[in-house]
Amino acid sequence: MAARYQQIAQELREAIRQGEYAIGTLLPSEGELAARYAVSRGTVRQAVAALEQDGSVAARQGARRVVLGEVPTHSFAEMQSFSMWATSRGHRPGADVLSVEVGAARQEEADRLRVNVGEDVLRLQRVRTLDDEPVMLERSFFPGLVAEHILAMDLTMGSITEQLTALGFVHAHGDHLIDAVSATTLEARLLGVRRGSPLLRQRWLASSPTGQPLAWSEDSYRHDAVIISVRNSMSANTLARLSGRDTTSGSPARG
Amino acid sequence: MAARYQQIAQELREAIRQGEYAIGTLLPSEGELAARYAVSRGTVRQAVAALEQDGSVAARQGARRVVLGEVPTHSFAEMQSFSMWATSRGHRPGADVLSVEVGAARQEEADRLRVNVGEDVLRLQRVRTLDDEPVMLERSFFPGLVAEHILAMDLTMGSITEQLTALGFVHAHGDHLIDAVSATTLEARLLGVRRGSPLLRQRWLASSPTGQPLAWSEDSYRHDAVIISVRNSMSANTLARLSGRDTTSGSPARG
DNA sequence: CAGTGGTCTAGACCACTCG
DNA sequence: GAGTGGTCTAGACCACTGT
Repeated sequence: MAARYQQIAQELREAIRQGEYAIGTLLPSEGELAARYAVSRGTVRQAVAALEQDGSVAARQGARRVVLGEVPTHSFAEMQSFSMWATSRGHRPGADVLSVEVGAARQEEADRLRVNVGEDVLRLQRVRTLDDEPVMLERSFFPGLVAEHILAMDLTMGSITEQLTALGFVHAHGDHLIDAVSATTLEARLLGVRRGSPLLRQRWLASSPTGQPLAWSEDSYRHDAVIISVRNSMSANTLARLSGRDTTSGSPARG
Repeated sequence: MAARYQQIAQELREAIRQGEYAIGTLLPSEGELAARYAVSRGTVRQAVAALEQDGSVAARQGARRVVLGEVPTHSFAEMQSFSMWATSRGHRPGADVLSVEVGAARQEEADRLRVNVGEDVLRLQRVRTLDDEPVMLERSFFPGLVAEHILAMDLTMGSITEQLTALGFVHAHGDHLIDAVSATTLEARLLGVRRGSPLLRQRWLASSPTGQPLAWSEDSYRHDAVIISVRNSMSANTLARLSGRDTTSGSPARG
């Protein structure tokens, strides 16, 4: 089913996990791997490129690749969906709907979702829970394109992202802005924390394979509920540090 | 100097920035680009792969690539160094040294920096300023390997990262843990905010091309000073959401 | 210096999108 | 069905690492 290079990449990941290639040791050369798997060197390079992307091996021209270590695998879908994330970690996700409405897009919503001002957008506010404990306040905005489908869903459980995917609206890209904010009186009450308590805010735009925005959301987490992990490297950096004053009300990369 | 595919990638980025390829439109096919630049299709694929990595174009099998938009370019070095970041944004970076000491590694430090308990580590605490205004509190830890070099530096200005690089200690990988915390009384005083005020905390490990840890740092930013931006996609995800209680005192991916 | 990864070529076939 | 991107091959040369 999967491509040969993906199979090889998976076998190498497994071998690292099993300790067959210990941390700090060298991977076999491309030539050796090509012979072992009976593929061309190009295919081997595709496989090891995937591991470099993961961050589990490092390459330097002229020297064999170094095994950096096993990397906790998080699927893209898990990052986009609170429900899938919670479930995969053994928790029971839930949602209390605070409000849901369809209305005319305001300027900022239009910018984010790349629709025209005045077109229909769906606004949804929910308190998200883990094992019935409130941990996150979610303010989501959807373009008219997907609004009717969402209105037909049970919003108190299950993943909107997952259900949209089943309908053919695949989430392929994500842009995230992460900062810290103070809980307002309302937010504090909904999350069961004190007013002014720190919240980790993650504002993100999800888009389809063609770049069409599918959802914009502002998620404010209780500071003790979540930590965000990011890996980067010289050859693959998608991480940036923005000035607070410049961009607090600005747009994300593709907003 | 640079590889041909990198030159082509740069020209394509420039063309997108100039609006030659508008957002939402299609990129020329690989064949057309190969003819235009007089290179093989393989080289074109390396070039457009770089743009996909940036997140500025999206690929789907069977259809031409879609232009997603111009992406703000942040070098890896800019992410690793407060000084370089500040300078590139037109601000004047500074540092007040609170303490600097060499001591025997405790368990947690040893785990992070991959040294043995009891070996020398360098501990450094600084208040980082932007145009003389305090914005970040930094607690850094360095392995003995680089300690003597750092002790010889002027720690009130300039970039440790940059100076280490000049000495051959290249920062090639980064692991970041991002969360929100409350300012303690001390932190509040040093940063000029109220006690309990939200801080955006970024804990990160930098390692060399061979995976050798070079620095571990806990950086706590005034919440109004910084926003972190991350992009990910189905094909390239380095972003994860961790449970707060599980990992508050835990290690990063390769810690 | 030998070994290894980085780049590039030319050609082939398959899987998918779209009119 | 034509066009396009995804995969794979076989071979070549260069740049760099390590001894």
